Amino acid sequence: MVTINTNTPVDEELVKEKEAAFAAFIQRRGLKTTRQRNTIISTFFRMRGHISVEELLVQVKKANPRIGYATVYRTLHLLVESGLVEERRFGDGLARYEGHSAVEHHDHMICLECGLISEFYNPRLEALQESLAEENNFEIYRHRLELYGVCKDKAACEARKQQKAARAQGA
Amino acid sequence: MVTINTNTPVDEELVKEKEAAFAAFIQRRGLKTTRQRNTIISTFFRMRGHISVEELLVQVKKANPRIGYATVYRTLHLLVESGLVEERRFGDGLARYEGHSAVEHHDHMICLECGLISEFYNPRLEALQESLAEENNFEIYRHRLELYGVCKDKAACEARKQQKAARAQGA
DNA sequence: TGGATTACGAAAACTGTTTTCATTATTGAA
DNA sequence: TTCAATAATGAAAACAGTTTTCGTAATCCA
Repeated sequence: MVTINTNTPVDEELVKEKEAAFAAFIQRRGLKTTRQRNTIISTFFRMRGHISVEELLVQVKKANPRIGYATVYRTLHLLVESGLVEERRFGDGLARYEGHSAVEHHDHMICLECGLISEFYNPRLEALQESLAEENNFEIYRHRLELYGVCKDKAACEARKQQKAARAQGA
Repeated sequence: MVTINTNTPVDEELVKEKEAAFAAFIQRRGLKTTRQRNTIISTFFRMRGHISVEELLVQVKKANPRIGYATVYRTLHLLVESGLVEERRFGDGLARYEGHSAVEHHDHMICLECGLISEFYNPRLEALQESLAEENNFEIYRHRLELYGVCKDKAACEARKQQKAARAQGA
């Protein structure tokens, strides 16, 4: 299994590339480059993990408090349309957006205690799915696999939980 | 792979069993048996597939037009709490409920053309997931796997699509 | 630099779901 | 049975997350 490390610092090179790709998309579509969109995407691409609109808005407001959530929503839709970002839903009712990923496709493990979302990729799993689809006369475009459970490392899990509670307190 | 057949008629015996199980649950909880709840659950258990609140309400209203959606929502929650029904979300924003299933756990294949939702189960897939979780020091409580794509049998797929369109027209 | 066009922000609208509240039904005990 | 006590109902309001509207402001190309 490939477990995807999400604790390394964000690669500035890659961010710049993504920003350029988005700028190209905007141009191709005949849309306009705006200060707000730039703020939103550069904030987004420098954040890690599975980001909710709320979380993004908080960061964006630090750079420019006048930016409203309508613009954040609109920009996220554009990011999704551009193919640079994926929208995901993990059943808590809110959309989460994901931009940086070491590998293209991956699945998720979600800890129900501390909320940690780990990414992983396994070719055997992919192959097995393909063969099942084949058997069923079905052609897969995409799939979603989520494992819900708990971390076995209780100490680390508890620490994350505390940290999360503290952050919620502060907000 | 086990592909689960969802075209066989609903087994009356099984429905009666589920109704009895729900009645027992109601009693155990100290809740009351009502005409509305009986209508809703017996309608639900006689429907097949992955039923949305809307779809259920339509059927329920045929038996008793005075039943409102608040009661349908409330009853579905009770069904979920009783363990007789599972709630699922396939990303179109609405909850779907599933009561009858030949096997306990199963995964889904969803056709993006005709909307067909097929259920399947494969022990190798389950085992592989367990081993991946093990590797990652994670304990799985439950999981969700959904394959999105299209039916390879274009004729059957198209027929279902037509049928669906006709039904939407009629409603 | 002008003028067409697109984007913005605030607020209203929307969707699916949950809650409230006054009224009605069910229940177990007398 | 009848009587409270309690739970359930239905209509409407509230709710959360998201999308749309609308008047104003910014962008961009000629």
